[in-house]
Amino acid sequence: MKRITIRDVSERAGVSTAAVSYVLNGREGKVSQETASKVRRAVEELNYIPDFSARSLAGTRSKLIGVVIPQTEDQKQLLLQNPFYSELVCGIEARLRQSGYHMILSGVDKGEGYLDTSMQRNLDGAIIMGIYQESFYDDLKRVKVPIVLIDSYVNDSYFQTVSIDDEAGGYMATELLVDNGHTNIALVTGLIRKDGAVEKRFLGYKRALKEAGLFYHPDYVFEHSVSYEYGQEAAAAIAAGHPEITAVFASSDLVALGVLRGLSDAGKRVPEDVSVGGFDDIPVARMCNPPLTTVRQNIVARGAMAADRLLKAIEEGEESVADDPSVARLELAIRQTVQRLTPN
Amino acid sequence: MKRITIRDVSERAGVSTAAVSYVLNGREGKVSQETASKVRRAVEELNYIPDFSARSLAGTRSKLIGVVIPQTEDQKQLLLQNPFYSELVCGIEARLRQSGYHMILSGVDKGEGYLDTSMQRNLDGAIIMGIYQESFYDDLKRVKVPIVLIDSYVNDSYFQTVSIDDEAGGYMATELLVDNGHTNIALVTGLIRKDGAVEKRFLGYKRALKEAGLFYHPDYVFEHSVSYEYGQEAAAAIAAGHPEITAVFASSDLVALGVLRGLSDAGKRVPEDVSVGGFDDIPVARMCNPPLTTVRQNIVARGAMAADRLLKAIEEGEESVADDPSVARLELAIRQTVQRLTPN
DNA sequence: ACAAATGGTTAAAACGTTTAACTTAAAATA
DNA sequence: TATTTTAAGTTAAACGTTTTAACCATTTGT
Repeated sequence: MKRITIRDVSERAGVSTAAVSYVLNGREGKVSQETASKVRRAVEELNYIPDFSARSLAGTRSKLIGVVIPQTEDQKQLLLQNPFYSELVCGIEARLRQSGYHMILSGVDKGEGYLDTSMQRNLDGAIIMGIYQESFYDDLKRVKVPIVLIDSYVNDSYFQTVSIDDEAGGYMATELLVDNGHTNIALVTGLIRKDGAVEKRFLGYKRALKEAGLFYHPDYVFEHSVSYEYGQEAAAAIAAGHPEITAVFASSDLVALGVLRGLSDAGKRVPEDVSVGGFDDIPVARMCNPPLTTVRQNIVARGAMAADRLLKAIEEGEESVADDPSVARLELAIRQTVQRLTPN
Repeated sequence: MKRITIRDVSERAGVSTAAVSYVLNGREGKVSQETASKVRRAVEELNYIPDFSARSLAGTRSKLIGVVIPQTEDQKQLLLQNPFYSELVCGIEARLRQSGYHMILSGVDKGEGYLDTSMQRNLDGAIIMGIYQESFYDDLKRVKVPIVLIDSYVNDSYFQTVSIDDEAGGYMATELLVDNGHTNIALVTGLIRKDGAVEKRFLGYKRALKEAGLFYHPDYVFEHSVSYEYGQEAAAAIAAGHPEITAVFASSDLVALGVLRGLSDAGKRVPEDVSVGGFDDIPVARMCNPPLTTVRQNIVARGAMAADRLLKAIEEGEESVADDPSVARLELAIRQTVQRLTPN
């Protein structure tokens, strides 16, 4: 069966294709009420569906958004396994769909290849998460397209960001542990990059310690990668080498889960022997055993915010959106892995 | 800066655009070695990137694949929160990217809207998971495009499927429990749909019981929805109403996690008091506490298989692919939630 | 009464590809 | 040598939109 085109519609309605195009794109004032309704009727009757390739080619919006998330080093697979990213994607997709956009979800080899995609597909914009290659961002600016960054700190006002107050979050978590009487508090965290989210959480941790009049022990911070495995490893090291440590702040829930396992393997009970705090509040946090006390960021909402910002920039122009980054709220999700320190 | 087009390339190479197109698309024989290399040089020098919209419009492949996953009833959000789906998507994306395709990931309101997307974007194919609306599939057949189904049982050979032997999986899990001496084994499961994956697992459960000479108690099957919450609920009911039950087979890991929590809340220990077996082996299965014994399906690999089948159908024609569905292997992942029944 | 402005409509030129049909020259066949 | 086949390229039409510029009626302002 042949495709129904705008020409078919125009013939049926007895007008030109230009007129049809105008009403389809809501160019008010260009056509009369009467022709508008004739056209709408014809569209309805023929069940006309516009071809976005043609639209895009003709120089208007493609209504396609690129969404980039990191991928595993080895397998080149999307890091969707990390619930943090899947939640973000959920929030983004829902909002984009609602506005008639589609999302091309794709991993990139540290930046390589994304630009090609952007040009090939005439992307209207992009949401990019967790890429740290500086050079990538230089390239990115050349394609004149709005871009929103999530968790990819780059000091360049060209890009919009939707962030959270990571410093405050790190502070909140640590403060909770301090308030529960803990004084020897470890930090288990991914690589601390200059200006990165992880660094800010680390800064919040240090500030909470300082304000409580506690010493900051550099050897209480275990820094390597954000993964379950590393949490497990670090916990083993803590149990073996630092019996005085009674609390752990893991700067991401995934790591916290590993810590839970590592402690348990070392014969430590949580929270009786060691308290553990996490960060993110991914869905598993409430499903694991015991349920994880953590700093909640509404990840889905954050994705939606990113999409909103991007759409606004696309549809109303870059200048329309506020210069200040959107900052999502944080709160503590108190569950069962933090306990008051009982002197024994 | 203006876009580099095929015309620019042709001028630089001193040939026609047709010639360029031929070498770009590997039309061997249409063009000599010499011109081919002239063209390739020009492409290189100008850093030419083809416009896929134009390609698509000109009637060739769009190199775009639709990937459809279910969404939450209320929020209209992708069900990516379910790790089962995110894993599949990882497998699919990696393979598609590798072959130069892109993926439009999208949720649909029980089928509504997908067809429009397919036409608007000239999708080359689709991978569809977990949609049960019969009517949806009728519509789907009208768009003449290869489609691979995952976990959406529809008895129609028009569609290709990549499945697992759910019956055998159900059998394996139950058999394990039986072999460990359990005789009162509950099944906690999502809605049992005719010909669905869940029904097959249920059938496997019954067969294992029967072959072991055990009674099948209809009131030992708890059937409602595949969610953490339901697992919790069912476990509470089991603990309260059926103290004789010493083992639970949950037909999905997400449910199993809920069961773990429900049992623990009811004061039952796992595996000392009750053994629990799951299905899927999502990543959390090994992270939870205690680590879940479950039936492993390599979800990522299954996604990749689906992508492979689809690409083959697209590039070599429908008839090229085998009629029989691909069936992925299953195996037991023995961890710590199943224990030999100790008579007390 | 005439020029100017306005509102509605349209024809036709893009947009960047692919490809069917055609040309030409060289090679193969008779 | 005269003809047919093959190889290598080219031309130009198509694909389905948007949009510019032109056109025609009216209405408005002098």
